Amino acid sequence: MFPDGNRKMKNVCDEKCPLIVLSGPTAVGKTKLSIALAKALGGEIVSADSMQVYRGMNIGSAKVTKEEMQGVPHHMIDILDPWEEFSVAVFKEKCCQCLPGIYERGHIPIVTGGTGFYVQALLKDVDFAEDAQDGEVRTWLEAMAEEKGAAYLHERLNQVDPVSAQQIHANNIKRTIRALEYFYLTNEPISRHNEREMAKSSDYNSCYFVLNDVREQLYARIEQRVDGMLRDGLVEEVARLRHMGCHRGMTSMQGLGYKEILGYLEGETTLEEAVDLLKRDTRHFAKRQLTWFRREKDVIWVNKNEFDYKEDRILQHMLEIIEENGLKAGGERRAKDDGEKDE
RNA sequence: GGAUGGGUUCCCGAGUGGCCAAAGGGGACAGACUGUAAAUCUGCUGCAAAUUGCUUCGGUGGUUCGAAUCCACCCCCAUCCA
Repeated sequence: MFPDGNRKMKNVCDEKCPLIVLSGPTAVGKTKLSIALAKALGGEIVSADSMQVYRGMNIGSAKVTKEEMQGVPHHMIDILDPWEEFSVAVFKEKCCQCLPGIYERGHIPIVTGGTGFYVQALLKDVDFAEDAQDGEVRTWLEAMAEEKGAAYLHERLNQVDPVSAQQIHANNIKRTIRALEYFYLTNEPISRHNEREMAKSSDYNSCYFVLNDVREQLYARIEQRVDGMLRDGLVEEVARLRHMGCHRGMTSMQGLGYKEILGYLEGETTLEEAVDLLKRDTRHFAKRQLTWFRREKDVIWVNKNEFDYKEDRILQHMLEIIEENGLKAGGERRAKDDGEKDE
Protein backbone atom coordinates (compact mmCIF):
# COMPACT_ATOMS: atom_id res chain seq x y z
CA MET A 1 0.00 0.00 0.00
CA PHE A 2 2.74 2.39 0.82
CA PRO A 3 6.08 1.04 -0.29
CA ASP A 4 7.91 4.29 0.01
CA GLY A 5 7.09 4.72 3.63
CA ASN A 6 10.58 4.27 4.92
CA ARG A 7 12.14 6.64 2.54
CA LYS A 8 9.63 9.29 3.25
CA MET A 9 9.98 8.84 6.98
CA LYS A 10 13.55 9.92 6.64
CA ASN A 11 12.49 13.45 6.06
CA VAL A 12 10.38 13.81 9.11
CA CYS A 13 12.85 15.60 11.25
CA ASP A 14 14.66 17.84 8.89
CA GLU A 15 13.91 21.39 7.99
CA LYS A 16 11.75 20.83 5.00
CA CYS A 17 8.34 22.39 4.92
CA PRO A 18 5.36 20.09 4.99
CA LEU A 19 3.19 20.06 1.95
CA ILE A 20 0.42 17.93 0.62
CA VAL A 21 -0.35 17.48 -3.02
CA LEU A 22 -3.67 16.20 -4.20
CA SER A 23 -3.75 15.67 -7.91
CA GLY A 24 -5.32 13.32 -10.39
CA PRO A 25 -7.08 13.33 -13.72
CA THR A 26 -9.77 15.82 -14.46
CA ALA A 27 -13.18 15.11 -13.00
CA VAL A 28 -12.10 12.45 -10.50
CA GLY A 29 -13.28 14.53 -7.59
CA LYS A 30 -10.20 16.34 -6.36
CA THR A 31 -11.98 19.50 -5.31
CA LYS A 32 -14.37 17.88 -2.92
CA LEU A 33 -11.71 15.74 -1.35
CA SER A 34 -9.36 18.65 -0.99
CA ILE A 35 -11.86 20.57 1.08
CA ALA A 36 -12.47 17.61 3.34
CA LEU A 37 -8.74 17.18 3.72
CA ALA A 38 -8.21 20.82 4.47
CA LYS A 39 -10.87 20.78 7.12
CA ALA A 40 -9.46 17.71 8.72
CA LEU A 41 -5.93 19.01 8.80
CA GLY A 42 -6.28 22.71 9.13
CA GLY A 43 -5.03 23.34 5.65
CA GLU A 44 -5.26 25.95 2.96
CA ILE A 45 -5.74 25.05 -0.65
CA VAL A 46 -3.29 26.10 -3.27
CA SER A 47 -4.71 25.47 -6.68
CA ALA A 48 -2.40 23.94 -9.26
CA ASP A 49 -4.71 24.44 -12.15
CA SER A 50 -3.84 26.32 -15.27
CA MET A 51 -7.37 27.53 -15.96
CA GLN A 52 -8.88 28.27 -12.59
CA VAL A 53 -6.48 31.18 -12.28
CA TYR A 54 -8.67 33.09 -14.68
CA ARG A 55 -11.53 35.26 -13.55
CA GLY A 56 -14.80 34.75 -15.31
CA MET A 57 -13.92 31.25 -16.40
CA ASN A 58 -15.95 29.39 -13.84
CA ILE A 59 -18.15 26.83 -15.46
CA GLY A 60 -15.73 25.51 -18.03
CA SER A 61 -12.88 25.24 -15.61
CA ALA A 62 -15.09 23.56 -13.02
CA LYS A 63 -13.91 26.10 -10.53
CA VAL A 64 -14.67 25.63 -6.86
CA THR A 65 -17.60 27.68 -5.77
CA LYS A 66 -17.74 29.75 -2.67
CA GLU A 67 -20.15 27.30 -1.09
CA GLU A 68 -17.93 24.35 -1.86
CA MET A 69 -15.02 26.07 -0.21
CA GLN A 70 -16.79 25.96 3.12
CA GLY A 71 -14.60 28.65 4.46
CA VAL A 72 -11.34 26.97 3.57
CA PRO A 73 -8.91 29.56 2.17
CA HIS A 74 -8.03 29.10 -1.48
CA HIS A 75 -5.07 30.50 -3.32
CA MET A 76 -4.15 30.81 -6.97
CA ILE A 77 -7.73 31.10 -8.08
CA ASP A 78 -9.16 34.13 -9.89
CA ILE A 79 -5.86 35.91 -9.96
CA LEU A 80 -5.77 36.85 -13.64
CA ASP A 81 -7.98 38.17 -16.38
CA PRO A 82 -8.50 35.88 -19.34
CA TRP A 83 -6.39 38.01 -21.63
CA GLU A 84 -3.36 37.74 -19.42
CA GLU A 85 -0.61 35.26 -20.05
CA PHE A 86 0.06 32.51 -17.63
CA SER A 87 2.75 29.89 -17.48
CA VAL A 88 4.55 27.55 -15.14
CA ALA A 89 7.01 30.25 -14.32
CA VAL A 90 4.30 32.63 -13.21
CA PHE A 91 2.60 29.84 -11.35
CA LYS A 92 5.68 28.98 -9.43
CA GLU A 93 6.46 32.54 -8.62
CA LYS A 94 3.01 33.36 -7.33
CA CYS A 95 2.78 30.10 -5.55
CA CYS A 96 5.98 30.69 -3.66
CA GLN A 97 4.61 34.04 -2.65
CA CYS A 98 1.59 32.63 -0.93
CA LEU A 99 3.18 29.66 0.77
CA PRO A 100 4.98 31.51 3.57
CA GLY A 101 1.75 33.08 4.73
CA ILE A 102 0.15 29.71 5.03
CA TYR A 103 2.94 28.43 7.22
CA GLU A 104 2.84 31.56 9.30
CA ARG A 105 -0.81 31.00 9.94
CA GLY A 106 0.10 27.57 11.17
CA HIS A 107 -1.58 25.82 8.32
CA ILE A 108 -0.45 23.25 5.84
CA PRO A 109 -0.69 23.91 2.13
CA ILE A 110 -2.71 21.43 0.15
CA VAL A 111 -1.73 21.80 -3.45
CA THR A 112 -4.74 20.70 -5.44
CA GLY A 113 -5.10 20.51 -9.17
CA GLY A 114 -4.50 18.46 -12.23
CA THR A 115 -1.65 20.31 -13.84
CA GLY A 116 1.16 17.91 -13.08
CA PHE A 117 3.69 20.14 -14.74
CA TYR A 118 3.00 22.88 -12.24
CA VAL A 119 3.20 20.55 -9.30
CA GLN A 120 6.54 19.35 -10.51
CA ALA A 121 7.88 22.86 -10.91
CA LEU A 122 6.88 23.64 -7.37
CA LEU A 123 8.11 20.48 -5.71
CA LYS A 124 11.40 20.44 -7.55
CA ASP A 125 11.80 24.15 -7.29
CA VAL A 126 12.61 24.39 -10.95
CA ASP A 127 14.47 27.56 -11.70
CA PHE A 128 12.89 29.80 -14.28
CA ALA A 129 15.46 32.45 -14.94
CA GLU A 130 14.15 35.94 -15.54
CA ASP A 131 15.87 36.43 -18.83
CA ALA A 132 15.00 33.09 -20.32
CA GLN A 133 11.91 34.29 -22.06
CA ASP A 134 11.46 36.94 -24.60
CA GLY A 135 8.51 37.78 -26.75
CA GLU A 136 10.50 39.06 -29.64
CA VAL A 137 12.72 36.05 -29.96
CA ARG A 138 9.74 33.79 -29.75
CA THR A 139 7.84 35.73 -32.36
CA TRP A 140 10.83 35.60 -34.61
CA LEU A 141 11.12 31.84 -34.18
CA GLU A 142 7.43 31.35 -34.72
CA ALA A 143 7.64 33.26 -37.95
CA MET A 144 10.59 31.16 -38.96
CA ALA A 145 8.66 27.98 -38.26
CA GLU A 146 5.76 29.25 -40.30
CA GLU A 147 7.97 30.16 -43.17
CA LYS A 148 10.56 27.45 -43.33
CA GLY A 149 8.84 24.57 -41.66
CA ALA A 150 9.33 22.34 -38.69
CA ALA A 151 12.21 20.37 -40.15
CA TYR A 152 14.26 23.48 -40.75
CA LEU A 153 13.69 24.69 -37.23
CA HIS A 154 14.58 21.36 -35.79
CA GLU A 155 17.77 21.20 -37.78
CA ARG A 156 18.63 24.59 -36.46
CA LEU A 157 18.21 23.29 -32.95
CA ASN A 158 20.34 20.33 -33.84
CA GLN A 159 23.18 22.71 -34.65
CA VAL A 160 23.19 24.40 -31.28
CA ASP A 161 21.79 21.77 -28.98
CA PRO A 162 21.95 18.28 -30.44
CA VAL A 163 20.91 16.71 -27.16
CA SER A 164 17.60 18.53 -27.15
CA ALA A 165 17.17 17.99 -30.84
CA GLN A 166 17.33 14.29 -30.21
CA GLN A 167 14.84 14.46 -27.41
CA ILE A 168 12.33 16.70 -29.09
CA HIS A 169 10.46 15.30 -32.04
CA ALA A 170 10.84 17.44 -35.13
CA ASN A 171 7.10 17.86 -35.42
CA ASN A 172 6.85 19.34 -31.99
CA ILE A 173 7.27 22.93 -33.00
CA LYS A 174 6.38 24.44 -29.68
CA ARG A 175 9.04 22.60 -27.82
CA THR A 176 11.58 23.13 -30.56
CA ILE A 177 10.93 26.83 -30.39
CA ARG A 178 11.27 26.91 -26.65
CA ALA A 179 14.59 25.08 -26.81
CA LEU A 180 15.89 27.48 -29.43
CA GLU A 181 14.57 30.46 -27.56
CA TYR A 182 16.33 29.34 -24.44
CA PHE A 183 19.58 28.89 -26.26
CA TYR A 184 19.51 32.26 -27.99
CA LEU A 185 18.69 34.04 -24.78
CA THR A 186 21.08 32.36 -22.42
CA ASN A 187 23.64 30.91 -24.75
CA GLU A 188 23.26 27.63 -22.97
CA PRO A 189 21.53 24.54 -24.30
CA ILE A 190 18.26 23.98 -22.54
CA SER A 191 19.22 20.35 -22.21
CA ARG A 192 21.94 21.38 -19.80
CA HIS A 193 19.54 23.49 -17.82
CA ASN A 194 17.12 20.61 -17.65
CA GLU A 195 19.76 18.25 -16.50
CA ARG A 196 20.71 20.58 -13.70
CA GLU A 197 17.15 21.11 -12.58
CA MET A 198 16.35 17.47 -12.74
CA ALA A 199 19.07 16.66 -10.27
CA LYS A 200 17.48 18.79 -7.61
CA SER A 201 15.64 17.22 -4.76
CA SER A 202 12.48 18.54 -3.30
CA ASP A 203 12.42 21.35 -0.81
CA TYR A 204 9.32 19.99 0.74
CA ASN A 205 8.45 17.14 2.92
CA SER A 206 5.49 16.11 0.93
CA CYS A 207 2.86 13.52 0.28
CA TYR A 208 1.89 13.46 -3.35
CA PHE A 209 -1.50 11.88 -3.73
CA VAL A 210 -3.01 11.03 -7.05
CA LEU A 211 -6.69 10.34 -6.86
CA ASN A 212 -7.77 7.92 -9.53
CA ASP A 213 -10.59 5.72 -10.61
CA VAL A 214 -11.15 2.95 -13.10
CA ARG A 215 -11.12 4.30 -16.61
CA GLU A 216 -14.72 3.51 -17.32
CA GLN A 217 -15.94 5.41 -14.30
CA LEU A 218 -13.70 8.31 -15.00
CA TYR A 219 -14.96 8.65 -18.54
CA ALA A 220 -18.53 8.42 -17.35
CA ARG A 221 -17.88 11.23 -14.90
CA ILE A 222 -16.36 13.34 -17.62
CA GLU A 223 -19.43 12.83 -19.72
CA GLN A 224 -21.67 13.86 -16.87
CA ARG A 225 -19.56 16.81 -15.97
CA VAL A 226 -19.66 18.21 -19.47
CA ASP A 227 -23.41 17.76 -19.65
CA GLY A 228 -23.66 19.55 -16.35
CA MET A 229 -21.53 22.41 -17.58
CA LEU A 230 -23.86 22.89 -20.49
CA ARG A 231 -26.85 22.98 -18.18
CA ASP A 232 -25.06 25.47 -16.00
CA GLY A 233 -24.57 27.79 -18.92
CA LEU A 234 -21.19 27.05 -20.42
CA VAL A 235 -22.23 28.43 -23.79
CA GLU A 236 -23.33 31.68 -22.20
CA GLU A 237 -20.11 31.92 -20.25
CA VAL A 238 -18.00 31.51 -23.35
CA ALA A 239 -20.19 33.90 -25.31
CA ARG A 240 -19.70 36.49 -22.61
CA LEU A 241 -15.95 36.02 -22.71
CA ARG A 242 -16.06 36.31 -26.45
CA HIS A 243 -17.88 39.60 -26.27
CA MET A 244 -15.24 40.80 -23.92
CA GLY A 245 -12.77 40.21 -26.71
CA CYS A 246 -11.41 36.80 -25.83
CA HIS A 247 -10.24 34.83 -28.81
CA ARG A 248 -8.56 31.57 -29.69
CA GLY A 249 -5.09 33.00 -29.55
CA MET A 250 -5.19 33.51 -25.81
CA THR A 251 -3.72 31.03 -23.40
CA SER A 252 -6.94 31.03 -21.44
CA MET A 253 -9.02 30.19 -24.45
CA GLN A 254 -7.03 27.06 -25.07
CA GLY A 255 -8.80 25.60 -22.10
CA LEU A 256 -11.11 22.67 -22.58
CA GLY A 257 -14.64 23.84 -23.03
CA TYR A 258 -13.55 27.25 -24.18
CA LYS A 259 -11.91 26.34 -27.43
CA GLU A 260 -14.66 23.93 -28.43
CA ILE A 261 -17.53 26.25 -27.60
CA LEU A 262 -15.72 29.09 -29.29
CA GLY A 263 -15.66 26.94 -32.40
CA TYR A 264 -19.41 26.60 -32.16
CA LEU A 265 -19.98 30.30 -31.56
CA GLU A 266 -17.82 31.05 -34.54
CA GLY A 267 -20.01 28.83 -36.65
CA GLU A 268 -17.40 26.19 -37.32
CA THR A 269 -19.33 23.36 -35.74
CA THR A 270 -22.78 22.65 -34.47
CA LEU A 271 -23.33 22.71 -30.76
CA GLU A 272 -23.68 18.97 -30.74
CA GLU A 273 -20.36 18.52 -32.49
CA ALA A 274 -18.70 20.94 -30.14
CA VAL A 275 -19.98 19.01 -27.16
CA ASP A 276 -18.76 15.72 -28.56
CA LEU A 277 -15.38 17.23 -29.23
CA LEU A 278 -15.25 18.62 -25.75
CA LYS A 279 -15.99 15.25 -24.23
CA ARG A 280 -13.40 13.57 -26.37
CA ASP A 281 -10.76 16.19 -25.71
CA THR A 282 -11.42 15.93 -22.02
CA ARG A 283 -10.96 12.18 -22.12
CA HIS A 284 -7.73 12.61 -23.98
CA PHE A 285 -6.60 15.12 -21.44
CA ALA A 286 -7.38 12.83 -18.53
CA LYS A 287 -5.36 10.14 -20.20
CA ARG A 288 -2.39 12.43 -20.68
CA GLN A 289 -2.57 13.41 -17.05
CA LEU A 290 -2.48 9.78 -16.03
CA THR A 291 0.56 9.21 -18.20
CA TRP A 292 2.25 12.07 -16.45
CA PHE A 293 1.50 10.80 -12.96
CA ARG A 294 2.64 7.31 -13.78
CA ARG A 295 6.03 8.68 -14.55
CA GLU A 296 6.25 10.81 -11.45
CA LYS A 297 8.18 9.11 -8.73
CA ASP A 298 6.93 8.94 -5.15
CA VAL A 299 3.35 9.32 -6.12
CA ILE A 300 0.78 7.75 -3.83
CA TRP A 301 -2.07 6.39 -5.85
CA VAL A 302 -5.50 6.49 -4.29
CA ASN A 303 -7.91 4.44 -6.33
CA LYS A 304 -11.46 5.30 -5.47
CA ASN A 305 -12.79 1.91 -6.47
CA GLU A 306 -10.60 0.26 -3.88
CA PHE A 307 -12.48 2.16 -1.21
CA ASP A 308 -15.91 1.41 -2.61
CA TYR A 309 -16.15 5.10 -3.42
CA LYS A 310 -16.59 5.91 0.23
CA GLU A 311 -15.27 9.38 0.77
CA ASP A 312 -14.72 8.99 4.47
CA ARG A 313 -12.66 5.85 3.93
CA ILE A 314 -10.55 7.58 1.33
CA LEU A 315 -10.01 10.52 3.59
CA GLN A 316 -9.16 8.27 6.50
CA HIS A 317 -6.62 6.43 4.43
CA MET A 318 -4.95 9.62 3.32
CA LEU A 319 -4.85 11.00 6.82
CA GLU A 320 -3.10 7.86 7.99
CA ILE A 321 -0.43 8.22 5.37
CA ILE A 322 0.01 11.85 6.20
CA GLU A 323 0.37 10.92 9.83
CA GLU A 324 2.92 8.21 9.04
CA ASN A 325 4.98 10.74 7.22
CA GLY A 326 4.93 13.16 10.05
CA LEU A 327 3.22 15.87 8.09
CA LYS A 328 1.38 18.10 10.43
CA ALA A 329 0.13 21.60 10.26
CA GLY A 330 2.37 23.83 12.27
CA GLY A 331 -0.17 25.05 14.73
CA GLU A 332 -3.59 24.30 16.03
CA ARG A 333 -6.71 24.30 13.91
CA ARG A 334 -7.52 27.38 12.06
CA ALA A 335 -9.12 29.49 14.71
CA LYS A 336 -11.64 31.51 12.85
CA ASP A 337 -12.51 31.46 9.27
CA ASP A 338 -11.08 34.08 7.11
CA GLY A 339 -13.27 32.42 4.58
CA GLU A 340 -12.26 34.48 1.59
CA LYS A 341 -10.06 33.49 -1.20
CA ASP A 342 -7.23 35.89 -1.11
CA GLU A 343 -5.92 38.18 -3.81
C1' G B 1 -44.11 -8.41 -54.56
C1' G B 2 -40.71 -5.39 -58.13
C1' A B 3 -36.37 -1.88 -59.08
C1' U B 4 -31.89 0.20 -57.61
C1' G B 5 -27.86 1.08 -54.22
C1' G B 6 -25.50 -1.20 -50.26
C1' G B 7 -23.41 -4.85 -46.39
C1' U B 8 -15.23 -4.38 -45.28
C1' U B 9 -11.36 -5.17 -39.41
C1' C B 10 -14.23 -1.29 -32.50
C1' C B 11 -16.66 2.91 -35.73
C1' C B 12 -16.64 5.74 -40.40
C1' G B 13 -14.64 4.60 -44.94
C1' A B 14 -11.17 3.13 -49.42
C1' G B 15 -10.27 -1.19 -51.90
C1' U B 16 -13.11 -4.67 -57.88
C1' G B 17 -8.54 -11.17 -59.23
C1' G B 18 -2.38 -11.80 -56.74
C1' C B 19 1.97 -6.36 -54.33
C1' C B 20 -4.41 -7.07 -48.82
C1' A B 21 -4.39 -8.39 -42.35
C1' A B 22 -6.64 -4.87 -46.07
C1' A B 23 -5.40 2.93 -47.64
C1' G B 24 -7.20 7.02 -44.79
C1' G B 25 -9.75 9.07 -40.69
C1' G B 26 -11.95 8.46 -35.78
C1' G B 27 -12.04 6.02 -31.29
C1' A B 28 -9.42 2.97 -27.83
C1' C B 29 -4.67 1.97 -25.81
C1' A B 30 0.46 3.39 -24.78
C1' G B 31 4.27 7.14 -24.48
C1' A B 32 7.06 12.04 -24.38
C1' C B 33 6.93 16.49 -21.71
C1' U B 34 11.40 21.55 -17.20
C1' G B 35 8.19 29.36 -19.21
C1' U B 36 1.66 28.38 -24.02
C1' A B 37 1.00 22.03 -20.28
C1' A B 38 -6.89 21.97 -20.23
C1' A B 39 -0.98 23.15 -24.53
C1' U B 40 2.25 20.55 -27.97
C1' C B 41 4.03 16.06 -29.93
C1' U B 42 4.94 10.51 -30.78
C1' G B 43 3.77 5.32 -31.16
C1' C B 44 0.29 1.45 -31.65
C1' U B 45 -4.40 -1.05 -33.00
C1' G B 46 -7.13 -9.19 -36.17
C1' C B 47 -4.93 -13.51 -33.28
C1' A B 48 -0.48 -16.29 -31.97
C1' A B 49 6.07 -16.37 -28.90
C1' A B 50 7.84 -15.35 -34.03
C1' U B 51 11.26 -12.47 -40.66
C1' U B 52 6.59 -17.68 -39.86
C1' G B 53 1.66 -19.52 -38.95
C1' C B 54 -3.63 -18.97 -38.19
C1' U B 55 -8.60 -16.52 -38.65
C1' U B 56 -11.15 -12.08 -41.17
C1' C B 57 -14.13 -8.27 -45.64
C1' G B 58 -23.17 -10.39 -44.51
C1' G B 59 -24.06 -16.23 -45.28
C1' U B 60 -23.45 -20.68 -48.14
C1' G B 61 -21.67 -22.94 -52.36
C1' G B 62 -18.92 -22.35 -56.89
C1' U B 63 -15.09 -20.50 -60.81
C1' U B 64 -9.66 -19.89 -60.43
C1' C B 65 -2.93 -21.85 -59.26
C1' G B 66 -4.95 -17.64 -56.36
C1' A B 67 -11.02 -13.99 -54.40
C1' A B 68 -12.76 -8.70 -49.96
C1' U B 69 -12.69 -8.36 -55.27
C1' C B 70 -15.84 -12.93 -60.48
C1' C B 71 -20.60 -16.33 -60.55
C1' A B 72 -25.15 -18.54 -58.11
C1' C B 73 -28.52 -18.70 -54.36
C1' C B 74 -29.86 -16.88 -49.61
C1' C B 75 -30.11 -13.15 -45.40
C1' C B 76 -30.11 -8.07 -43.82
C1' C B 77 -30.23 -2.51 -44.61
C1' A B 78 -31.59 2.06 -47.48
C1' U B 79 -34.38 4.46 -51.16
C1' C B 80 -38.02 4.17 -54.86
C1' C B 81 -42.27 1.61 -57.33
C1' A B 82 -46.51 -1.36 -56.12
